[in-house]
Amino acid sequence: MANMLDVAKLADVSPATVSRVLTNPDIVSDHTKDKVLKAIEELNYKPNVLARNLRKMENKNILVILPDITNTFFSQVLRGIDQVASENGYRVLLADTKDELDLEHEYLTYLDLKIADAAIMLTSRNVEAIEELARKHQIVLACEYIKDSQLPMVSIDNIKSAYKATKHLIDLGHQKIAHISGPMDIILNKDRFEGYKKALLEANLKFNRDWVKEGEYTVDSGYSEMEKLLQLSAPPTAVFASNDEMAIGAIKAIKNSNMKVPDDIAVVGFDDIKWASIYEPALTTIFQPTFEIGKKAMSILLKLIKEEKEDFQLERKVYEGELVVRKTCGAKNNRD
Amino acid sequence: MANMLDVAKLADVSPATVSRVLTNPDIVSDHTKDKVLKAIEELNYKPNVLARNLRKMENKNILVILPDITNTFFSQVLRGIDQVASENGYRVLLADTKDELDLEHEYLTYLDLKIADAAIMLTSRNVEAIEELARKHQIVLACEYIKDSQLPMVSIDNIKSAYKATKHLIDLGHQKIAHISGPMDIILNKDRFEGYKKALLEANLKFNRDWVKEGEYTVDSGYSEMEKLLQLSAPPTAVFASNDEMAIGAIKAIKNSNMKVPDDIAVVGFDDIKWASIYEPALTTIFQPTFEIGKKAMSILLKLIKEEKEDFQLERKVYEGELVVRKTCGAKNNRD
DNA sequence: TTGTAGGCGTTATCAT
DNA sequence: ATGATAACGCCTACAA
Repeated sequence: MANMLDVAKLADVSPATVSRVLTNPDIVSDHTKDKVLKAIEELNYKPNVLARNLRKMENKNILVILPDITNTFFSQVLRGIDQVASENGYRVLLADTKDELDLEHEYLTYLDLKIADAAIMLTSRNVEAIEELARKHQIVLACEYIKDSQLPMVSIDNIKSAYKATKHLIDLGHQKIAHISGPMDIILNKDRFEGYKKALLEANLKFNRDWVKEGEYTVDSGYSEMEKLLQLSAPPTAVFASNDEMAIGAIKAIKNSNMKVPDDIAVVGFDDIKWASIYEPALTTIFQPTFEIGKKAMSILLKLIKEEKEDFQLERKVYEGELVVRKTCGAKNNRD
Repeated sequence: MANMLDVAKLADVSPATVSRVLTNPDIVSDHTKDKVLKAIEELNYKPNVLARNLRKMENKNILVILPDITNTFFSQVLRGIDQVASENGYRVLLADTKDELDLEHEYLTYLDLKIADAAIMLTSRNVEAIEELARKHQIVLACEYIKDSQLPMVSIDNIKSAYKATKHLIDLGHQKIAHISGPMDIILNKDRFEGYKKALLEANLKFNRDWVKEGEYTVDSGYSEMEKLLQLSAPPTAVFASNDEMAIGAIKAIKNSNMKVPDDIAVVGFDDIKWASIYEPALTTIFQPTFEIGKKAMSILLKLIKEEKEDFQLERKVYEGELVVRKTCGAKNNRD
């Protein structure tokens, strides 16, 4: 395969000029540019990105570390990242941790190895490792974040959103509201739990520890946690689940007990994944602007890369989660 | 950041030896190895992959071109690819075409530019471009394939699978079976249509052009095509859809017409995506071994990379699609 | 506007 | 078993 020197010879110019035609055409005279372009064409020359990478000490790859590529929630974020990345000549290097801590750790080493120029983390469990790395590399956290950290971050206000979800149930007249949380080692779920409690407190409803169950983000876990809730001597009349999968699992458990949603028990989810509106009954849930989050995360990352700036405290964006009312919540009359 | 020369100096050896310790430790004596390792440790040296890439003229990136990252069907394939890739020191460079032909084309240029070493195509519309590229690069087609092409390929037998799906409906007593196809410019959908016709023919059922509608793979398109089917003077009693999304859209349309699935109309989907079993009624569909397909595609690609072989005609694998019977098909009594 | 030349950090070849 | 040296192909001062 022809290289730059071959092109230079054929066009009777120096390699430097060929390089200029490729990366900075404006500073080359039209005449030489034509010659070079012709030679490029004739030799079917393609620049060798590997060489360019070494020379420029960058490879335009953005590492995106995410916990589960199977989750459509993340694929929307990915789309947002990808869009802004492409527009700016960057590419996405996919790193699916499958929720394995070790993998997250391994992917993180890509930065030092220069396998990627910078990273967006959609999961962030290795807190110390990330903070350490962020001193030398550009890293943006999205969706998930690190408590008490000043790292650049994009997410929604989980506390407030969970509050909204719970408040919605309270406004509908529910007094016995359960919560199926996600794994509590993830800060998001702590926040959502907190928002739930806050709404309860504000409405002077008693907080019942029995009504809080910890699930694993899956339909199955939503199902089994709901089953436990139903077996309580005083079962709840409404449930707020920390994600849509678990909410749907809960609905299935309710149906399976010959009860109806929303007539007997109301359910609210979280995330508004694609299938939340397709499932029947269509799920009332909290919409996260996933595409926007992805775009914003990548935009911030670009800014960091360009400016090499240290004071990224300001590079944070918190969106509002929006309550999307569909069919899984009904009014509760006060008979019981 | 320290480089190999720094390490060499500190350890008092040549750079070549440091390189050997890193890539071929066995041929270095224990004593020198220790020295080098200690120096690496002390300097916190990390090899520069950019330099290695140039020198070896490869970057261990596998380009995976897929039509829609939002589709969980593909994310399972991705997982399979990723697993085998990781095990062999390769990484996945994600290329989501969003079904845009231009983007597919652009991503394909990555091969010549050496942005990726080889590619797996989960979509293949640019037929000539791909065949052309495959002469110089290693490319494996997965799921989708190219008609009359000898390129390495992994997929299921779509004709046979569609035949199975349709046959299932016939065996249940259905005689008026409609088909909602996917976009007909995709060979998969032609195949599935063919399997459908074959089953009809074999059972001496008449093929009715009015009962075949072309959808766009989405829930919404399944819904609207089904609505058209329901408005027919002689509506079908069963529908075979070319993917699960459309099947679910069809079910929604049926429900919306105050009819029941499977009592009034039976539905079969295709793919067995995650949500096929979660949706209610749980969808009867064709299971594709997506994870296996991904693994196999990557395995074949590795073989091609290693052997640089030309005769990849043999590198093809066709899996069986499996009918998964759930709740959307019922027996049709012969009253009507 | 264009050319010259050095070097990015590694690995492979050839000696020793 | 180890060292010296020459690439890999490109970009970018600096010089002309």
